[in-house]
Amino acid sequence: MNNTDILKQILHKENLRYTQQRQEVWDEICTSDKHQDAENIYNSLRKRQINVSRATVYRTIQVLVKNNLVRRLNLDDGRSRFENKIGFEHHDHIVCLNCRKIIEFMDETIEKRQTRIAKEQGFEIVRHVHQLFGRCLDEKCPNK
Amino acid sequence: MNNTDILKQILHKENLRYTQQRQEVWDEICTSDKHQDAENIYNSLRKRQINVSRATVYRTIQVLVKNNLVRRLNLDDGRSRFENKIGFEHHDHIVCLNCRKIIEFMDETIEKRQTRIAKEQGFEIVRHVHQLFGRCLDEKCPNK
DNA sequence: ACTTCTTTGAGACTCATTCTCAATAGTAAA
DNA sequence: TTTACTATTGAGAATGAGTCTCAAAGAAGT
Repeated sequence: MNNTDILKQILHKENLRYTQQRQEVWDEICTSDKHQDAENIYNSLRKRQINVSRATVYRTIQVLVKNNLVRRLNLDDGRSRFENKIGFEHHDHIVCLNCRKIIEFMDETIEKRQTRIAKEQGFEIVRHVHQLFGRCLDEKCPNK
Repeated sequence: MNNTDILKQILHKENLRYTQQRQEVWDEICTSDKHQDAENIYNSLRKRQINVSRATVYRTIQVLVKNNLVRRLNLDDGRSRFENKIGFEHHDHIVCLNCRKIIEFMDETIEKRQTRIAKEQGFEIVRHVHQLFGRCLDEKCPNK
């Protein structure tokens, strides 16, 4: 099933209509660089002559997040970023505090341990946030 | 060294004056329930007839966070929460999505693995966020 | 007390996001 | 293939946590 069909399916499930704007927002998130914020998505669409309003971008993202097509990332800088979940394995993030470079990581041992820890405390995990903030050794990083 | 002396020390280090308002904000964070937001702290102080403005609460918290007396928590609900770090071991959080109950956890294995993973990717970790969101089994939880 | 510098409080401002509502556009039935 | 109904959209207003401004009040040294 391709991305358009997935979108149509969840819109149908939510009793929402399939519209050009919703398709365009979803396309932008699927094809653009990862970890874009709403303003970026809005600007990219406008640059491509696509008529869409900020309100529609935000409203569409909400639907996509609710239905697990998109993950919302909160990287402690005051705005949400979004990444396509379809066709990508679960992962968490390492963020450089200097150059904002974002690296993905995934560790099966950590995943299992956090599930067990939560269960021991009487919780069933629905989602988790695991972010490592630090400084990278990238030559282009303004990290002295 | 008691909490007042710690405050005086960091204010001195930062070339800031020791004032009643700063002491009161720090006191409130030390003695109140954990994980209060700024508005809560402000209201608690006002209720106790303590004259302090919202601006001063926010400004004081910034100094406390910068100097590691206080940790800022972002629990994805749009406002920061704060906890006293003095005299408490490092820990992360499990949050109930229904009743907002917050449990602390700490796992040495996870801590070590995340440090190693970051190092392998060329990062030196400065801080991390690890939060497990789920549903608790508490009887009082409105979790059906 | 005088001078200088810092802090405070009130409210204006910011900025991401959400809301409002009139106009527009899907959709299903006729 | 138009009608009738309902959902969606866009523009801009509203929201809300947090920050900034600036005049008045307060500390600290001389």
